[in-house]
Amino acid sequence: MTRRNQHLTLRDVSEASGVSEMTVSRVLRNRGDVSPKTREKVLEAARMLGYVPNKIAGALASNRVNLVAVIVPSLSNLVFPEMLAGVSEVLDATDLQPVVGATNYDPAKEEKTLFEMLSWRPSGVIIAGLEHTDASRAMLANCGVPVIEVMDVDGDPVDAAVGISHWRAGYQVGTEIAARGYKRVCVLGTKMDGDHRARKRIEGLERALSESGTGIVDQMAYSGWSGFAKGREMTADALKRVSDLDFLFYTNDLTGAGGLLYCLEQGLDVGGDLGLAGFNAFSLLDGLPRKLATVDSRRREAGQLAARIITGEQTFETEDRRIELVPTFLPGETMRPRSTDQVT
Amino acid sequence: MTRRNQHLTLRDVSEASGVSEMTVSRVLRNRGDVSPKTREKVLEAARMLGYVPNKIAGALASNRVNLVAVIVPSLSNLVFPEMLAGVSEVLDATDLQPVVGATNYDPAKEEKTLFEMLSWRPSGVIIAGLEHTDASRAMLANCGVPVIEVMDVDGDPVDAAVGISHWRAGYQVGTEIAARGYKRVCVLGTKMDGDHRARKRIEGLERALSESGTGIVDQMAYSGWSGFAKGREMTADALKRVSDLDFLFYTNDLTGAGGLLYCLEQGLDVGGDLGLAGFNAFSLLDGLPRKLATVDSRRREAGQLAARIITGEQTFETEDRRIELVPTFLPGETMRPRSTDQVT
DNA sequence: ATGAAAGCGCTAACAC
DNA sequence: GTGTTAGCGCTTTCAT
Repeated sequence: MTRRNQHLTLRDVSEASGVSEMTVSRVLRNRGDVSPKTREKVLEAARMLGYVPNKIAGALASNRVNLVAVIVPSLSNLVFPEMLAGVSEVLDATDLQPVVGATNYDPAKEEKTLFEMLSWRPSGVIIAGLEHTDASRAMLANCGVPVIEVMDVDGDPVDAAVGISHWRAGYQVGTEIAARGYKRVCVLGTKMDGDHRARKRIEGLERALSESGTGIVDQMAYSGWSGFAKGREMTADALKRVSDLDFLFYTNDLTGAGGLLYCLEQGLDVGGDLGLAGFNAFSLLDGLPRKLATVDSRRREAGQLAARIITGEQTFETEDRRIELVPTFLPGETMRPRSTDQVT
Repeated sequence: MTRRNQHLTLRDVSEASGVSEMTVSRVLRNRGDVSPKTREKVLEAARMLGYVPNKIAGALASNRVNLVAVIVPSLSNLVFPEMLAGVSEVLDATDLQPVVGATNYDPAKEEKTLFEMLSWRPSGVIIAGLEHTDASRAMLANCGVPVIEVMDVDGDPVDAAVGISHWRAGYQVGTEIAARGYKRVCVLGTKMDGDHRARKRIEGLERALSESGTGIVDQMAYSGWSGFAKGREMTADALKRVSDLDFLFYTNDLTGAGGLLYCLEQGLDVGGDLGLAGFNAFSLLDGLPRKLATVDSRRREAGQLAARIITGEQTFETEDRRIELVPTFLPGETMRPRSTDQVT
């Protein structure tokens, strides 16, 4: 019981191999010149003992941390794991490691998580969205490492931003709806203060519709979990409450899919008199009875680019450190053809 | 330019507040008695300066790290975020923080991730599954903190395990299938060496069926992404390749849902002559045209309990540090009633 | 190619 | 209630 804790230290490896701590350190980090012989001895000793280096001490001494903080509202909404997959893909080729924190769409929790993560002095921060508390923005501005706000570019980034414009994505959907002659549009979203991206989509949609002389006829927001069931409920309610609706826009593919299933069961003319569209283009939904109109929000690419900014592979030439990705509108089979495409 | 890096230190706060570093440290950690006056001064100074403590130094000095390593195969398969949600729920009430790593179902990557995470000296490890490389097991056995293997109990845990028995879950489904008079069962899974839980479910199913005098007639495994489309394809193939199938077991609800949609479109007698079942009970799928038979794998509870073992709220009385959760079989509407329930 | 000494920013332990 | 001292396990720097 002479040891303060149960972990092995460099010193143990040093003693076991008969090589100085310093040289052991060099071997274990592949730094500096070490003779193959010494190298072998050290590696053997480390392996035998089961030595696991103490990154805490290493980080303190070297002032270098190979962690990248990634902060997202939720892991249960697939868009975030998908963005994360993009981040991992890129970081896997480096010695950087993502560390994920979830905020439950709560700005206060975001602030806390951010503080917590920054106190580990990560080499970069990737954070979803552009809306943060003042304190969070201050921390991000002063943390001294690259900060990439992802999945949205509608606003002023603290440092850099990568993602689509949800406002413009909504606007585009609105344009497509109008171009196809739909007049009475209902928006079905989930009630979630923290979901700024959904709000921006709706605002863009509204603008496009009003520019084309129509507007949003009704809007419903339900709280709780997004899923098929919620989509069904909302759809049934909407169709009952408002007469003559001819288009339903769901802020999310999952509720959209539920609505689609409901409308098909009701025998409604989906893709004809009644149009439907969701958002996000979840590939797991490929294979619905009818392909739902949607928009690919390019979250994986956003994650990749954010990671590349941190690794330095991606740079900016201008003052404006934003990369706006272009969302792809996918009409699927739930909207009638554009009027100009129609045969007369 | 006298400072080595751009971060503020305790010393800066100490100087700004005219209080010793030690007392500043006490205030910032709420430890020991500090007069309200001093306390206020320190907090004010820290806030003004925007001080973010350096946990690296703190952890090194105190030999305490408030991180819990959570290692999962993937974040894109919803079962893992759901388990994680259970972990977070419990840890949120403490000062512990989950740190998530994904392995892509690759034992070598798992080993690497584990090594990386252990080198940060976390206060506990939660890791999915009981199958690991020898080196991983050795690291887990020697890391000196609680190790909880979650979402499976079919095997020998290094330290503790929480989850359902996938073998028994499969066995139960098999029993239900047999009890309902289905005779020609096909299993549709995804080809994934690392998915031991799916394998165990199939083995349990097979046993139950063979005990009831039948067996698995055919088995298909497709690689790639689980989703509706995959379920459709596999289902179409299976029904074409093998004649007289009367039951399809999907190792996963998503492919199951795709299969369900396909079968309904084909006008097959789903829930009657043709039975279907998935696995996991994803609530986002509530609202399919017909409720798919499935099994709740209780991953959220597994996460909660694992976290409670680490916090010390959950303890064991016996030698066997395993908690076996009981999966709930949900017959849904895609299996005919048990023969004994049938009206004659 | 290898080693010795200093110190990273904080906290434990002890003094006052 | 507050301050002082030593040192956590590594890496940096400089010497050899």
